Amino acid sequence: MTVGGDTVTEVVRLSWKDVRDRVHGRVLDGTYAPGDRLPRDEDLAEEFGCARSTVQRAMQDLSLSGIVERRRKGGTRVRRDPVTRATLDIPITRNEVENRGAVYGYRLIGLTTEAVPPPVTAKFEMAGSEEMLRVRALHLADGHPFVFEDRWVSLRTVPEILEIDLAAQSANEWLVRNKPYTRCDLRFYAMNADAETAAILETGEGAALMVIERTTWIGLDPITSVKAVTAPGYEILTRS
Amino acid sequence: MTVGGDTVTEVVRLSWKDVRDRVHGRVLDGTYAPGDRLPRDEDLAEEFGCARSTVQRAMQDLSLSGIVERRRKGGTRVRRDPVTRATLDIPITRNEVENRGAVYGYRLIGLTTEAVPPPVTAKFEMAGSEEMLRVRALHLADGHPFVFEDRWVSLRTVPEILEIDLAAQSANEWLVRNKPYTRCDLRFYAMNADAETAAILETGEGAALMVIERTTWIGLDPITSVKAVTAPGYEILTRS
DNA sequence: AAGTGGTCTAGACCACTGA
DNA sequence: CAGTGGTCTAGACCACTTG
Repeated sequence: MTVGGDTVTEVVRLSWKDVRDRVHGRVLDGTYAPGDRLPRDEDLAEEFGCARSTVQRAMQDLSLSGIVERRRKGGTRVRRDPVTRATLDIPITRNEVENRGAVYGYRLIGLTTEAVPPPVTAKFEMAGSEEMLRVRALHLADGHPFVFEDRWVSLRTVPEILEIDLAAQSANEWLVRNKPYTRCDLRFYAMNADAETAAILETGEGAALMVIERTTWIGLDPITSVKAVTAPGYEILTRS
Repeated sequence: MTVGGDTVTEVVRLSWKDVRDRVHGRVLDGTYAPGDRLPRDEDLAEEFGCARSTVQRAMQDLSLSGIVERRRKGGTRVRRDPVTRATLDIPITRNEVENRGAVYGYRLIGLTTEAVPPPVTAKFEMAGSEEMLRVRALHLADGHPFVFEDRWVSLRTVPEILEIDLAAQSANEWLVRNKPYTRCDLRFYAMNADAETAAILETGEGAALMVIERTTWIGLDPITSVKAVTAPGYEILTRS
């Protein structure tokens, strides 16, 4: 170490983010190529002059980001197929409307008990069919249609739903606030508005609409499956 | 501790997942209501009989899941607005096609250098305009149109792109494999096919199509912005 | 200024899983 | 069965942020 000289060798304390970025840099510049096995955490720790747990923290992050894959005994490898990984937040529809500075509105359209049709049993991955509560409702923003939801709620898993006044409170809101889930499948696609949907959303037949389908379970028991058809112009953004 | 008796008090070793689940349970059953402040990590550690770092690991996970919010000095609080948080993987288009068991194909449609129009400068959050490489290309699955991409690549940030044979290798593939980014914005929406897009994707005018827009930067420098229009029937699924 | 979460360390043991 | 990642601990210090 030379103070006032040219090179100053300093004992730098590396944070786990530093380690992550340096390892990531090596993946990007080809030092570690796709499919390659990286050194063991312990060796990296020695190289970087930090504790193994610091390397572990860094590698955990790279693993979560989809950069590397880790296995006990198998070691750490650079993923062969790079992916863009993003996190999506889907809020309660009321909050989504209010966050846009609009006034939230809600209208119950239909409430029936029906046997679940095959397309929905498939989403739940159920063997046979059963009776479920079907809730059809419209969410509004400043009085304009915003999202139309067609929802099935399992009466076996969530019998309490029958005691909720679904004309006053949306099933969306009640379920998200009261029924935790352990599994959630999401599906996004575009569809042309059919006559009925167009009428409900006050748009033209054939308009391109974004659809969000969400199915949740608690353990293996189905909770709800909802097809939310959004009004034209709806966008999904990933959080920064 | 009574072996062979009724109650056996065992010194159980809690894992961070156990701690996470127990705290999560308290959020769900209302012990900790939305907006409430939770006990400090240290107090929870004492209560659960584990190290503070174990509680820290658990809370970090709950924080990532959007269940609680943590701030130094401010403590840990239950989020007021529950969200459904999901992780999306967007693979390279080639892999997406091949993972469906189809044969991947690629066709370069247009390659020009143009001044970036306002809608695209907005996506990049650029002050003025500049010349960029515009690449228009079609990805095919088993010979059928799969995704049409209209892409802008910054010649200032990525001059090497000019040396790549974009008729042989898609910009998608080359960029994902070679140009790391530090920021990625994603946007999804539905649009009706216009005449040109319908022709390219071999579908009818007005068909509902899912659009994926992705813009990436390295630091503050723009890399690329792409509008990927998918063929009818395209879906986005969250990984389990 | 003080309280609380964030990180680092060194060491130990556990739990997968590939050879 | 042996190698590697995963987790836990106890303690220390740091960094942010709020009262």
